[in-house]
Amino acid sequence: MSHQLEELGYKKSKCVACGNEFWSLTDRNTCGDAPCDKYEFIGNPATKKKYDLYKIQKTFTDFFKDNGHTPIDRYPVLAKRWRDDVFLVGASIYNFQPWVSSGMVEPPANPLVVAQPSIRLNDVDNVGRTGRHMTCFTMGGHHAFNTPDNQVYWEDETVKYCHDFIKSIGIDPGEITYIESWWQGGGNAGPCYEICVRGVELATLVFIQYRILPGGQKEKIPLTIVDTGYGLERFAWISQGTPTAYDASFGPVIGQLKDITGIDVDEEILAENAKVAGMMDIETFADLRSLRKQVADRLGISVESLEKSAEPMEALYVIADHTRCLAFMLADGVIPSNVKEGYLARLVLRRSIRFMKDLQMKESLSDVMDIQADFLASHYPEIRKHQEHIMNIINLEEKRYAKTVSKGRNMVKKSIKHLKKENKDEMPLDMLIKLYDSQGIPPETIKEISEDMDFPVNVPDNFYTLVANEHEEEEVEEIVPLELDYHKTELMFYDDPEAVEFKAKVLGFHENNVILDQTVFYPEGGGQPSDVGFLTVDGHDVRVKHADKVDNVVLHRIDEEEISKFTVGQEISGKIDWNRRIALARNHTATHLIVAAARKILGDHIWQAGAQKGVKRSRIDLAHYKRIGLEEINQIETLANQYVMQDVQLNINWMNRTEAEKKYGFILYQGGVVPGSSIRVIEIPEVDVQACAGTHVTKTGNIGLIKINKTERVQDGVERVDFSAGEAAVESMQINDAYLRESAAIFKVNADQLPKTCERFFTEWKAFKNEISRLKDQMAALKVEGLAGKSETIGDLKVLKDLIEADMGEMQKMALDLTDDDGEFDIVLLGNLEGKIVGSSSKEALAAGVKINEIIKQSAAILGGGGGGRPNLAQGAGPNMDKMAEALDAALENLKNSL
RNA sequence: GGGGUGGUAGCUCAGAUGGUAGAGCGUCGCCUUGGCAUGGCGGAGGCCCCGGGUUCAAAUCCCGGCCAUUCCA
Repeated sequence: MSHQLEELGYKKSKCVACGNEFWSLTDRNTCGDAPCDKYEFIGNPATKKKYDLYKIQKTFTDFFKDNGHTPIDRYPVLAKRWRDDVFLVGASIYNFQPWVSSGMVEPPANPLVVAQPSIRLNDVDNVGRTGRHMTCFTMGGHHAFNTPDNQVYWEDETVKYCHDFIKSIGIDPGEITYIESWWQGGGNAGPCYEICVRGVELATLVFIQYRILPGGQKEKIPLTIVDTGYGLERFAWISQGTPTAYDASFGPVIGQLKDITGIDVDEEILAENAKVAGMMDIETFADLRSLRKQVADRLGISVESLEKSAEPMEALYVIADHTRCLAFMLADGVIPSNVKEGYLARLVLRRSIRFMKDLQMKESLSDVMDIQADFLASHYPEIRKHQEHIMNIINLEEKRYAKTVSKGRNMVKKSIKHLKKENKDEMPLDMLIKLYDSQGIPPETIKEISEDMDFPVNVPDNFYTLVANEHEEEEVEEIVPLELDYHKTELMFYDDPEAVEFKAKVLGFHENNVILDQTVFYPEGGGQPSDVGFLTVDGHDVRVKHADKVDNVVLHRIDEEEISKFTVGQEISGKIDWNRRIALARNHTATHLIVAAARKILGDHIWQAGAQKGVKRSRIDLAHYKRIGLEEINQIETLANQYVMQDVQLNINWMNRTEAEKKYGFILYQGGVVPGSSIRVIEIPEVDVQACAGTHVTKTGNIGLIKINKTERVQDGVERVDFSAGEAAVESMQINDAYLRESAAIFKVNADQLPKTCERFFTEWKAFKNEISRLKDQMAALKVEGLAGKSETIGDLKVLKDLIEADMGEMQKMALDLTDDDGEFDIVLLGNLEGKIVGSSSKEALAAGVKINEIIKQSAAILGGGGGGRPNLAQGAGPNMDKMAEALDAALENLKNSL
């Protein structure tokens, strides 16, 4: 690798502990990384000067700025803004993937330096416990992008910068080790150095120069990248020698949390804990127990008393860490939800609340977030700018969580009640899993509740693994990309958006598709359906049913039997269905206007999460943390139509991707991530700007009218707005009008009276319904009187059998009345001429063993139907109504036999 | 994107295995008290989320939709 280390006087050795090769200035046996070396800086800082996190960030950026690097602003932690393969930014290099790293697009500066807040949640359980794991950390990166004709710098310079930087903050270079290693990730790979000081890894220097092919083979790539990652929190830590990295990085927040909670921090415990934790990977409960045991042994205390004092401190750290992570997520536009990055935000948010509960904090999460936001805002003004929005979400989510928890509690109590009823003495595992899976109640909470109810619950250590096993692996289907060897199809609709007819040359065919050298057919893409129309060949019109784009080639789909009409090289003409095209263009431009209006009305956290345009109706999904109200929808609709009325001229330009990003920001990718080094920017001046490949109207006035039809919640945190534009909007309003007119005509009122009239009718309908049921009760009572004399006696039981005129409800009522405690019969058998039969029995009859439900069942069979019920009341029916008398007789007969 | 759970009175919720729609709180009326806290009695209040299906019979079972909620990626 680099000769630079030799020049600086480093010598290469092999670690006696792990066997890795490393470089150092002094003679040593171990590589300098844990566990081969222990943490040596806790209580013993590696620098004279103490750097807090913001100070080290500035020192880092300034150092590289002085060494020819251009500092760039941090990117949003929400990676979705420019790429769709990951949710969150996990390292500074993520900022430049895939467009810059693939060589497609120029970097914003070269070389550059950035301090990038990065989020990694895979070790979320370790946060607070190990002293070093965080959900959110600041990766300092200096990057150089080398092309064959522009070699910026490579290994030698990188190593020198690193060496000089570490030296510049006052760390003795004799303490640095460079461990040789290999880095691989995101489809790329290259050799790397891990830089360690006093047992902690401070930075990684990666030299990306290979692409990993599907078979696992390496291939040299023309663009080689210096990808460095300096853990700035760790620099702060090693310079301060605090017990944990948390104290060094956000000490002021922890200080305030300590004041609020009154928790004392035992620095000795924390220091020992961090030292031991530094030597191990904590991945399972067993690892955690082992950590606790080792720390307790070293301190000479019991594991229980260690846990008792460690857990509250750990909770403090978790809360401070998580709220920091959340602040970035929310400020950068993550909306908590049950899916994707929103789920991650909710996870972090709810974990924070849970740990606050553990500490029995009375404060709300937003109180804590206020502290955090104040701390962050001193360095990140954008946090202040979004503070109100962050608080809105936090308060809402906190309420939601409280509701979920209390619902969950009820479910747990209910489940335990059932178990007790069934005389079970333990909660089965599948119930535990189901409660977590369906209600989100963590097993720890279930244990808590059940212990209150005096019911044992056993939570296995590998609970979450078991849950994961419940969910089957999703099979990812590998789609083999279609490759067509044709020249790029010239897309004529970009230069001439109003073109309808065109001439073109046939280049070839693919299945039942025709490939031309140029076309005005818009191929389906970006949520916009394809154009349809005709290709005219030798005087025949051939219908084009669909147009698709594969890479840069447009496929015109026609009927299979017509393919033979075309020959390669032939000159043909084509024509698109203009009415369809203009309708789609209106819908597409309207989509942009609605997003812009929604941002104005609801706030600039609004972000398009998908869209589908159509001729009659289009829909657009917006990220928003709560349902959009009717009032808000009206405002959005009005504003969007005002944009139409302003008849704004659209500016449409192809721009270099990096330049466009610099000019407009990531808001460009509102409509989704678009590929390519050059992107098409649709600007509606002073209203909206988006990268978009679709067809648009030239002036907003052409849209005519935008009508929002409805909204629905497509998932938590995403609201779908369904709308129509142009003629379809008029049509939509006409349809709504028709509903109104038809409904009003039924009531014979004017439409404006409709709500009042509906209200009245519904109220009256309910009153009548109640009245009818009251009357039926009365009728049943009256009919009972007429039956009094018709009894006979079987054994000790008084039995009534009669064929009467009454409906099922009345007969039930009558039968019950006649056999209840002050009724005069023991058995009542009633039937009517509609084939319904009812029977009831008194307590005495029940005691005598009468099973009226069996008897009714048999009689109903005679009627050609079925029946049944409870021992005291049963009912049945059948289509053979004329056999009712026979059925009643049979019932009596069966009754006699059963006694 | 794939699953899970839930939707019953104004509110909080009961309603195993299909068979009479319930409780508590709230509300209204009456009674108890000098008045209050309270206590007693009675009443009103339900398209059992919507639409199909199975069945003699559906709050309950099946399918579809809407809404809420949750787990996983």
